[in-house]
Amino acid sequence: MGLAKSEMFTDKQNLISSYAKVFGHPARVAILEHLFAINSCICGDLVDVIGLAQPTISQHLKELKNIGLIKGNVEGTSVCYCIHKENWTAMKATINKFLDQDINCNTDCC
Amino acid sequence: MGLAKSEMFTDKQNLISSYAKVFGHPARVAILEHLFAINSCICGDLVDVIGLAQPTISQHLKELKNIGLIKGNVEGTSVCYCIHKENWTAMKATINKFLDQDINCNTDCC
DNA sequence: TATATTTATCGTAATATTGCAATATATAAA
DNA sequence: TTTATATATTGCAATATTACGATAAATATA
Repeated sequence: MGLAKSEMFTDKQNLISSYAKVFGHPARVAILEHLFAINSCICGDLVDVIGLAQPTISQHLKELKNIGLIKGNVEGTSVCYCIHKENWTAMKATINKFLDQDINCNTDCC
Repeated sequence: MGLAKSEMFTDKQNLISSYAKVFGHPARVAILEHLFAINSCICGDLVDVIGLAQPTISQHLKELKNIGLIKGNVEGTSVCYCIHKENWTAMKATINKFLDQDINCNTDCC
């Protein structure tokens, strides 16, 4: 079917997988890394930096914005994007809780 | 096209997105959580726990095994799965480095 | 107003993912 | 060897994702 039966899973599980899905494409990873690297807003040059067509970049930015990890301000004819820090922190807490499950797991059975 | 142009991105970016892709489905999140929760190997009951058909679970387990996050030992007619702890730790280091980029980012421009 | 610039949206083609029925495989037990 | 049990694989249908050309929308400038 290709449809994840989200109602079968907990809200937390769906949230984790939603964040992960956004990180599940190297272009979005690259976009986020660039936003962090320049340590400021970015206006326009993402198309040159990433190397994908402008509509494709716009689509990836939309997904990042939809899940709340970036925000964009219109500045003249261009749009200025940057990391949404509060939401990034909240996302980190959710993901880290999932990743840190191993610290309570002591058995080594296989 | 639907094809991620992996050669356009760094190995690190591709690795991060590969891990994230695996976490990008709630069923695999649920499987991993269950493996951690029971704190031991699991033989067979995943189909009952997750609520998807046996071939579907088998497919998700395969993806988790392919990326190295779980390992499976044949025990009689069943297979015993558990977390691959060394690889889980390595994965955590990679993902955390990506997630912790915000600690070096002080600007708040938007 | 007309033009240039930048970003978003639409439409569509190519590919990937998901889910499961049917079936194959492998091992244990009778 | 036959049967039962557990898992893997195959094949396929439904859906999702990705990419981009064409175009629209929005704003700045001449």
